Amino acid sequence: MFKITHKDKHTNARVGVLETLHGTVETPEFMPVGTQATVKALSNEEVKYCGAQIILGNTYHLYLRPGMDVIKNAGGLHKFMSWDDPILTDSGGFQIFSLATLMKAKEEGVEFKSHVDGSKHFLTPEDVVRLQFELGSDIMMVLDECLHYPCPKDKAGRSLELTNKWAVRSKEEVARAGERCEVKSERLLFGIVQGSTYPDLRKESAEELVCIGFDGYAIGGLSVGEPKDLMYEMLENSVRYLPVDKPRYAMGIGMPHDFFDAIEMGVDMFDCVVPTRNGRNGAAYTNEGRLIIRNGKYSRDLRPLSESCDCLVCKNYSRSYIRHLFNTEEILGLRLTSLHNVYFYVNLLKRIRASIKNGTFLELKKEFKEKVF
RNA sequence: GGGGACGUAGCGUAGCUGGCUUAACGCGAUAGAUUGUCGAUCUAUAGAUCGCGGGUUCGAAUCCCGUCGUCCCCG
Repeated sequence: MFKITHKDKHTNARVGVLETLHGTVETPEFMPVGTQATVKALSNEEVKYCGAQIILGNTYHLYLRPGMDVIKNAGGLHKFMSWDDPILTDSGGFQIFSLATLMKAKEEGVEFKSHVDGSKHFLTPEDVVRLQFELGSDIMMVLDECLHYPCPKDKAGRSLELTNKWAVRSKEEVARAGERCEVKSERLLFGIVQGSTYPDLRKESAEELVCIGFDGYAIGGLSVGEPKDLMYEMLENSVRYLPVDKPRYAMGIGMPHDFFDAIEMGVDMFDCVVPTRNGRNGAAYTNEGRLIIRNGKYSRDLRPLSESCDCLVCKNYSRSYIRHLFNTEEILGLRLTSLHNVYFYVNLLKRIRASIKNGTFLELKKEFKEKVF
């Protein structure tokens, strides 16, 4: 189900192919975030135009709205949103601990109040797996507890114990679902490494997850406010204990230059809200660095967002025009920057894959090190 | 011709029974933040000789006189 096709000679970077029910994904890949069954501001046709092979959905959000009955009625998430390619669904762990009002995280599961209407809910790790089965997810994530930074070690340790117990139960639930013949076994389940900012906890987390055995391993609890070097240190202290023949997924990462360091460590998958969220706020990511289109200096700039970009936005629209759209709060403005950013991100990963294949990964990395994002 | 109201940053306003105002607020502008979502939010900066002139006073956006402008009412 995951096959490594190319390895970089000088680093741990690799190119692989991940098989899912809805098709294959060549890695390393960036997965646009489509929390509420939409990559914000973009149509599926546009997301595909960008070259995205797989997108994210979010169990927490979709469970609350529109609700599982609506999605089941449509025949699953793929049919509901008209996306035929792979979908990875986040478990909602991160959202329950950040968006919702957390009531109680106990052994059995997690009690929380909806951020939408304040209603009370209780979900077990088994529930979350079942919900993802109902969504028809290609890659499911286990329910985890995502901690804030900074977090005292004893608390992080206790949390990790809980997350690992939940991981075991999540896997068992997948097995039960398979026995019920509800679905084919091709649905993948990823475990999530936690452990806050403590190397030994990260090691313990990774090793226990490997012991349980998952189709892939995510590294969670990063980019939650910790310093950048600490983020990389924890990423490295997680990845090194993971099996080389399984996909690794750095959750929530990142900025364009983050990919190089992570891929160098052997990370295969990424998701991040930056291209879409910051796109909606007027930041364009380009080969030349970051450009904030609202800046006055672009008011008469007839160049595209990036002169080295061949996306349809850069082929057809000027900075001057897009800035005008932002200043007048026209919806097209944030659509164009979102489209450009997703195109840039997805194609950056495509370039990285090509560079690993032809042995120029470190050269490409060096080139990007000098850019300012 | 007579009477009244009002003139304070680009816009809209507060302050106006004198000192606590080195003139405040909202919008806008300018710049920054944003990492398993946020058309959100937050932060910072610039911008006003308080229509103009004179007077009273230790001290005036604030009181008085004149003047210009805008709006309303009566003839």
